Amino acid sequence: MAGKATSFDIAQLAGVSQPTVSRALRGSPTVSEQTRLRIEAIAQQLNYTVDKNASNLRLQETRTLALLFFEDPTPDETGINPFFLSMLGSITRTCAMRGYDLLISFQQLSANWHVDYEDSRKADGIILLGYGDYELYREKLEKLVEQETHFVRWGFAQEGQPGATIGCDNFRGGMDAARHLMQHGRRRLAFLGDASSHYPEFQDRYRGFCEAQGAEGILVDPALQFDALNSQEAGFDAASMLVGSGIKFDAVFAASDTIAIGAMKALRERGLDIPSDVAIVGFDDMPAASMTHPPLTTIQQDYNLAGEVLVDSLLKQIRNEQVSTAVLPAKLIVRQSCGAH
Amino acid sequence: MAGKATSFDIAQLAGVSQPTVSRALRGSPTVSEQTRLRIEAIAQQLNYTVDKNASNLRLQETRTLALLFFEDPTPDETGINPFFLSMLGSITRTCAMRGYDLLISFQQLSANWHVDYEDSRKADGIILLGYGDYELYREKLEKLVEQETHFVRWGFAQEGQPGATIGCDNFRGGMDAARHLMQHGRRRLAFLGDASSHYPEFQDRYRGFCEAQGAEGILVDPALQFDALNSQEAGFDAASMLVGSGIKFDAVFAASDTIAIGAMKALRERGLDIPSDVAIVGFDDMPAASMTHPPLTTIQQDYNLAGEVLVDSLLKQIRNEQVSTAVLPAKLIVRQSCGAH
DNA sequence: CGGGGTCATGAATACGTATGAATGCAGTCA
DNA sequence: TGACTGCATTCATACGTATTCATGACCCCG
Repeated sequence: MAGKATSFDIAQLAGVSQPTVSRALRGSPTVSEQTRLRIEAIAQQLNYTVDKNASNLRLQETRTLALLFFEDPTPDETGINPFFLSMLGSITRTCAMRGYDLLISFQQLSANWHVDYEDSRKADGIILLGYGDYELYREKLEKLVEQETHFVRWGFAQEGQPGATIGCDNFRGGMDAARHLMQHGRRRLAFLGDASSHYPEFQDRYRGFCEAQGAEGILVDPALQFDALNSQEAGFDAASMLVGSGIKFDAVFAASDTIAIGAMKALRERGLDIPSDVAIVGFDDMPAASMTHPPLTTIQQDYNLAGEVLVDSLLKQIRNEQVSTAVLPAKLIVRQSCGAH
Repeated sequence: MAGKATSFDIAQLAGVSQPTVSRALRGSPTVSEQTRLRIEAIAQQLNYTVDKNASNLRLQETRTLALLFFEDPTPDETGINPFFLSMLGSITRTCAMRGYDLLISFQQLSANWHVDYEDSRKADGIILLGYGDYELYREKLEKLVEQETHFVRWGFAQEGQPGATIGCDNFRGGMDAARHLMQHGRRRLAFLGDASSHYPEFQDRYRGFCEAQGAEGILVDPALQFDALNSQEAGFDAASMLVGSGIKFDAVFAASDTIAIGAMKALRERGLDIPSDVAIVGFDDMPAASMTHPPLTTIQQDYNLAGEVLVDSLLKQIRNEQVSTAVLPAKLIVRQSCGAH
């Protein structure tokens, strides 16, 4: 047999028409038990599988979701942010459980991704993943809404944003970090992380961090905030500047574990002990966090839950059910870098 | 306009026939400049994109690759092996650069994945990723070859295997690990890692490890090998048994970084210092390896290169070029856990 | 014995695109 | 003028599946 078997080939061998084959294999009750079994046997023997393209074309659905990954603003060539990578794993698994395929694609924020996926019927819906300045792609999101494309976004959730967004409670996470440090007697808390627009999540973490201190009557010193993009190098540099500035501090809250890891290295190289001289708390709970020395206290984003919620919200939308923006809890994971033990 | 725009809609607006639209948008030289521009303008205005299903059906190609992920034999629910996750990142990026989409799917080794992807024309070729006993799926690979499905596999490369396999030089990696330890005066080298069939790669690493010792006149003591699946817990347990057995040893070669990390924890809890009492070398160079304390000396598998080679071999195959099994170099990364510094 | 009903199947068609073959049209040259 | 050329476009069709509608066989009952 040249090429792949089609439903016509089966029909011919079974002595029936092609529609009967289609019906039989989809389990239509209008086809008799007897012929169904015969057709199924032949199909199996020919290694027949439904041609997805033809089927999708006919049915106008793909049972596929697209995951669009935005390149990190960090000009870091070593790969994808580990946190998102973990999330990707969980999304993949959830899709598998729900019977959907997952199409993955790597995108520049600036590219034309917003017209490409659902329109071209490669997927029934889109998941958007990645850091990035929201204003840079607000227009594209609005276009997606206008086109009635199904999509969910992971990230900073804000009132009035187009479409559904799932994010973690960055504000509360920031509060928890600051509170925890204060509970253990720290008073001069530094923040390492970009507070400008590259990472809206980071801003939110910083706001929570400040709020918690304010509640304790501490006036946050802006000189204790140092910009850092999301990389170990940036964390290292920011911590170096912090030490170099001569400002007094006894704790560091890093906007991500990646930054925290870089910062720990810098602090240690300057002869500071963690946690006795400086307590440190990160954010994300990426796999490497428990491997650092000392193990990193951090705010956990539950990527397994996040992946599930993203996929399920999207599927709801596809079924035309109402979907709302959701904020997932962030959880303090106490290890040793904060000096709590 | 109800629903998405089709080439017929454009044709009508432009006052031409549908085939002309198709040709114009594909850049056929038989369409006059003037009409092409007109058609392009209308297409843009309507947000038109080619329906991939229809197009694929017609062209019989998808410009999509499928990545099949095998569930790790480890009953570890926390997710996908970090090394493969890194590889996934690199494959995603390479596909993007080559203009292909990537379809990801999570599979049980035992499932019917071998008839599903290329046959159903969801993809032009398949990448197989994951540990696993080769014999468990040899039949399926043979079937793939028989069906003339394009595929590449990551893993242990062996003569006479069906299809193309890309792997890293596990044997040499094992040799290098043993040599390095011996060069620093260690003589009683233990191996932690399953030497049975779950991970053929591990076996190969163990063989190289033994070979190198043999070359130095050391007779390898089988009592120094302890089984461990690929998880931190297994590494912890194996190292505990090693210490508990009372056998003398001054170094550990772990079959993976994950195992090494678990083992380091166990060794330290038993009061052994790394590296002064026990030197340790891992395998993979996963992102967490440089974060451990002390930083883990390991054998690096270059996942960026690996992803590229996998994708490119597959694309070659799709273009009907000959593809051969390839072995990528493994590189010793010296940090501090081996006592070399 | 014929009308009505049930059941299994076949015929016709649509999904949207891409391409070989056919057509029409203008211009060229003998 | 008429055959020929080259070009731009249209016609017809195929890719493989799934569904609506039509058909025919069979049975039941009056």
